[in-house]
Amino acid sequence: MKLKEFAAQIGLSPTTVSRALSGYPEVSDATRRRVEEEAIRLGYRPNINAVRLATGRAGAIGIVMSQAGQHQFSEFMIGMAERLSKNDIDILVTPMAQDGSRDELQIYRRLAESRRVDAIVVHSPKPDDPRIALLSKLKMPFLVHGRSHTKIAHAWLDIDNEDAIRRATNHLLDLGHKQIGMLNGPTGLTFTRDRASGHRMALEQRGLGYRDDLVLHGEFTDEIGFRNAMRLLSRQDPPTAILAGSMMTALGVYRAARSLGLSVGSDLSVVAHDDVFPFLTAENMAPPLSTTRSSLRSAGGRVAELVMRLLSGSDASEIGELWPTELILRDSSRPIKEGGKE
Amino acid sequence: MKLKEFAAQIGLSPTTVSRALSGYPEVSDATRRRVEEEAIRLGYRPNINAVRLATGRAGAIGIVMSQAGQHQFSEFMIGMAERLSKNDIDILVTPMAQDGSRDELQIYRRLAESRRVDAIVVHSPKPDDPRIALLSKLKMPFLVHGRSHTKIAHAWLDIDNEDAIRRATNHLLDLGHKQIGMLNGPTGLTFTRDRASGHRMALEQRGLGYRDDLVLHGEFTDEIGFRNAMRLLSRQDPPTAILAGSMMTALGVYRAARSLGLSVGSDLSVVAHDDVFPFLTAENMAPPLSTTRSSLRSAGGRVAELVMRLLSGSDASEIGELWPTELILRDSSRPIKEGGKE
DNA sequence: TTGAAAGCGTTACCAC
DNA sequence: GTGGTAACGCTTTCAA
Repeated sequence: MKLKEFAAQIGLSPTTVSRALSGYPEVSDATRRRVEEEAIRLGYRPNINAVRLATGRAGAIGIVMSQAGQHQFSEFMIGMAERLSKNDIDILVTPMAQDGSRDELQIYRRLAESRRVDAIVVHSPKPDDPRIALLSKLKMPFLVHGRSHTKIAHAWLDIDNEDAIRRATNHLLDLGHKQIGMLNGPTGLTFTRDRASGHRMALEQRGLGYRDDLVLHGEFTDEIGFRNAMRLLSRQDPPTAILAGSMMTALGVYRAARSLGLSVGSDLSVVAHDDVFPFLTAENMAPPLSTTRSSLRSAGGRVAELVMRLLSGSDASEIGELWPTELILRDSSRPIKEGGKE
Repeated sequence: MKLKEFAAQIGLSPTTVSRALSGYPEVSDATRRRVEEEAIRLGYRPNINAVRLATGRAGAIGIVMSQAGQHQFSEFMIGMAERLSKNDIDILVTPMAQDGSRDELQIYRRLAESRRVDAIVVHSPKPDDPRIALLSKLKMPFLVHGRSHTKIAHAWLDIDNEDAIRRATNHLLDLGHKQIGMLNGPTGLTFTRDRASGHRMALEQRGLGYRDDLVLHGEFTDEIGFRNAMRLLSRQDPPTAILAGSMMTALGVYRAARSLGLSVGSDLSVVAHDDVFPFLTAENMAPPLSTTRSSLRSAGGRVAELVMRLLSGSDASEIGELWPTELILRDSSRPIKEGGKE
């Protein structure tokens, strides 16, 4: 059923019907109610493509899905999708086949130029991210999940990585650990830098130095977590505690500890960052894992809200939120053993 | 830049340009080449919403994202997205907040009626799935990832769950295991039924019976895997081998074994189904995990192709593919220990 | 092989 | 508060 037919059937003009259904103020309450009821009764639904053509809005928000961090991705996207569906806005997912950074920019360019989306969510930013420059130049509204340090104003939402790791490090220092290993994210990303910075702050506050040799970098997978933990724990002078960048990393760390005959908790303390996945929970690990926690799903929902705010005219420079994290102590972090190793 | 301007600039009619860019046969090769080059040079791109309005196509395929199995979901979606992006088709993700089955149907109904998608991918089907009846009634093209046993013809792609588990069970029987536990999926789903059936086939072929008390059901999470494995392993007469439904389930099984002081491989054999995730690999587990393997990402890509075939007029009843799985033996499945327990 | 013009189903500007 | 009508930017029939 088309607008014209529907309007004719209920004896109103297409204009009025359109206005009633779109919530314009100039329609009388009685008319609006009647139109809404009749629309349901007669099964009228506006053609979404016609609406989009007429309004010039795409009705969708774009997000580029990278191979790395995909388990995080889906959790974040659920959060976005839940929020956006209330406003009838779609999520358009674009995959990134290769990870050459030139290709990556091309994908963003195409997405922006095709005008299939009203805004784009950028994730895992670098301190001076070329995607931000590009989207800004193309005048495509965007929001950064994370932060960048470019001069270009941009809307963003980030968790306080620096504070999270600072507190986690402090916690381990309080327990008496002096040699703390850290499995950080890939070099070059803002959050990796922020976490390093938080770690450094905590150490220096106690008169200890940041130890380049105890901080390893890599993606947040079980495998890389394992390998890097093995490297740390096979040292002459191994750390007595490890900060793991993610739950997957922590799985690898637990495995490494076991394979070396170390007991997590008593021989090796572990604290990880937990994005809160329904399929893998810190509490269920053996032993239960101490974490810095922040819900990726909630972040996704909030990002969706902020993007909509952006689209309704807010200035990008006015949008920026730093979320605190929780530090949750469980059984994987314990006071250092007296008497050293063996 | 609009079609009209662009056409004027290169001295052709909008009609010809449209045809050239859309690959219609009646345009001369020389003209087409020229139009294509100029489009790139001048940066002309058709307005996607206008195209969609004019053609009546939504240019998107819908998929409903359930909370359960979300780590599988994103892997499957990457596969779809990679394939669809070549044809400029979007994926529209709709979240499912609650999991009441009435709500679920409503979501599919809304998605279908809104005409925002040209087709819908249905996953985790039941033997007689109401979503199939609904979409069929609404005349919305759809493809089932998995299978159903309803009379309604439907396009589908599934992996051979029955054969996979039959072979995995045979493998364990060959190793001398007589008591085999199984952590299957949620009851009521087709694949759960198929896996049970494969398990039964293998057992009965050796004159053994299917043991209801050794087969537990639940979603594929680490936590449920752990709990169910604990239940099995705490029996008076515990199984010497366990079939785990997924990698996450296997994580839970390994954990359960460890917490009971059992060594996976020598004390307890484990075989799991592996959907091939980049962030968690069977080979890296300790010990390396024997698996039945089938790439969820490849399946997503193929589903995308089949959906496009469906949209270009193929009959749903002609589309159906059963994919074999690989059985990969690693170190988690070994001959049963002589001499029984202790 | 190319072009003119009539849709596609809305929205939004102007009148009333 | 309501209605007429010109966009929105493309595709597709029909004619040349």
